Amino acid sequence: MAIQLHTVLNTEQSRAASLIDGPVLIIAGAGSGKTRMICYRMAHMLEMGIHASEILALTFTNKAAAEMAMRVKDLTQRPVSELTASTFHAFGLRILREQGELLGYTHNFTIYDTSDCAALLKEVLHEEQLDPQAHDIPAMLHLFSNIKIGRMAWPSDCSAAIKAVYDGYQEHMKLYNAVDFDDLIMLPLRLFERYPHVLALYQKRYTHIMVDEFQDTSLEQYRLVQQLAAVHRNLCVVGDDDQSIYSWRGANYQNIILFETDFPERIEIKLEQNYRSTGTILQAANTLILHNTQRKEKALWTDGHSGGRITRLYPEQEDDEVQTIIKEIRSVLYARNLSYRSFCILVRTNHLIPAFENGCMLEQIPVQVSGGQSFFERKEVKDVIAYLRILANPDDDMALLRIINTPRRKIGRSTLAALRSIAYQRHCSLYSAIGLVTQQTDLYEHLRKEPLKNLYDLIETYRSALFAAGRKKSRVLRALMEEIGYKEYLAQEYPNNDQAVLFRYGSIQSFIRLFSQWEQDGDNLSYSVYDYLQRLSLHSRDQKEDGDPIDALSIMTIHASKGLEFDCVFLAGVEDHMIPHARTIEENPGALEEERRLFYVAITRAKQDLYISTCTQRKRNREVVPSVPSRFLSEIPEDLFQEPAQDFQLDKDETIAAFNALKRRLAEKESS
DNA sequence: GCATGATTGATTTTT
DNA sequence: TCAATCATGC
Repeated sequence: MAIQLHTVLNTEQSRAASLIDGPVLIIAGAGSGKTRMICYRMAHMLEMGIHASEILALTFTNKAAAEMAMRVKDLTQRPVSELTASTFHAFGLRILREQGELLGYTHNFTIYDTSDCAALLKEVLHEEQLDPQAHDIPAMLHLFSNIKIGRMAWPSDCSAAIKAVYDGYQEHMKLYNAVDFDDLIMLPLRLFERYPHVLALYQKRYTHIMVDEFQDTSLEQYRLVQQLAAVHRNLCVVGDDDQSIYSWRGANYQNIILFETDFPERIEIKLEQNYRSTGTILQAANTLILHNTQRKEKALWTDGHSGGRITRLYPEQEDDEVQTIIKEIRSVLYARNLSYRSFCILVRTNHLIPAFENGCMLEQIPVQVSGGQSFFERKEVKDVIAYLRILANPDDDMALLRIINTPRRKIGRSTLAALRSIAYQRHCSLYSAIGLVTQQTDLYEHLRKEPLKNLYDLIETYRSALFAAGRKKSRVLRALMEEIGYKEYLAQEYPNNDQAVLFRYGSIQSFIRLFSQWEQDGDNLSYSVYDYLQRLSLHSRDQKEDGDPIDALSIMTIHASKGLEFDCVFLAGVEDHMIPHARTIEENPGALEEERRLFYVAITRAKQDLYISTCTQRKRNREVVPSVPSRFLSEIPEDLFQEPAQDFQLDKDETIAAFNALKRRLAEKESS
């Protein structure tokens, strides 16, 4: 059955969805039904006879990509396994898997995440006789990233030593057969540049390309799609310059201008009608964003209600803020008969999250936290992953360093130093150095070879076992964890804390279970360890694996909330050093506009009610200092705000109403 | 030479 | 609050 676009979409949306040939630029404001439109557009393409394998849809997060594929499937009632809906990084990975050998990468390459890169950088600093503590590692990584991607030239005051560190870093990556996130974009670009036939292959394969969240693409990401679309010119980009919040990661909303130059025949469509929020919330968002100077003109409007005012809360301190917000959520929940999933607490920085998480746990409120420390970032989980990594790619030094003495196997500082210097001289990985040391009986006699040999044999044994295991690799991993006595190691690390030991070993078991589920999944045509590990490094910060929707209150950073919506949104910590973030604007005063966009994104997540909480004082570096409200609040008209109700006591009628609502909910639960 | 316990220092956002 | 580093003991 054909989809009648104009019956399900508004005029602009329908126009955007039906223009499938030629370049199209869609400026889509927050809550303008952008995702819906994109999905209809893809469904329309399929109906027009374009094959799913010819469509490439790129987005920013794995979650968004997965959702897109699912919605298209629902709309068309067809399988979408051949549709490519992925993040830029996952797409880059795919190209590299298919063609990376041309650049000298073997199929078992490892993807280094930020913490791996930081660890490597420290290693290289040591190697170059520099003190890692004297250097700002994240800042250096950021600089290296800019250099690598060609966004920046070396600053004139940059020492030769730093440049040597950069070279060392690059050399090590190649030696380990490892790539970082930048490489996932840059290496495909290099492939296209050096091997025009490879570019032609992909140009032919993907005849229709769409990019969502275009304002968050980097220059390099744009170049990637621009090249792919250069011949057929069927490129549709969708974005909102007001929601560009990733410039620190290279996002450049001026790509919109580049697109306009590269595709002068483009058609431009603006989606400004908002289907999400009340008039009050939109008015707040519109007036706030007007303070930014560089933007495409647009204003959100709604034909719905103006809704209630924005409530401001003034708790005294963090713990007070947690209590105040939880109390408010409870009372709104019962008064309005909502469920927890209608609520969201948004914060600027990750470290505010645990306080809310714990507070909710104590109050028995189910929570869903994204951001913060994820399952895959727990120490013990990283340890198992490191074991798996070293089996997959023994040259992965960062993985080896993680497990070389975990559990303790009497390989200490001086042995390690010796190994490092051998690896350095021989231009080989640490693992090769270990192999060398253990095999040369007459050399390196001052080293304690026994533990090294044991480790080397262990890895070799399990390596061959792993590759002989087919779809039963998780058993090999489980056996390995048992053989090395990881549980005993935990017991030793956390003496007289059995709970911690159980909890942490539980994580290990959960991880092995996840791995096992993945490899047994019949839909997985490729079930190699490399696939799993590479997937893991791109997905690790995502939501939990199983998608059963639980009714829980969401807690997350503003960045993580992009694209989501909630009935009631609580913005916590809206203070002048948090948002705008003091350190951010100190480093780069121009970032003020981005902080404002961030606040704009936060406000526009709310459908019905918006609460803004500002503590009067906050703990900073163990000292309690007074906090003042964010300057952005003064950019929103006063009359859109209301002060909180005098106290949170419900009056008699409200109490009865709440009680009845509760009864109703219980009855509903019973019957379902 | 390695393991262990004490001290210190540090916190923006994420693929 | 937690992790990485340092100094000391075995």
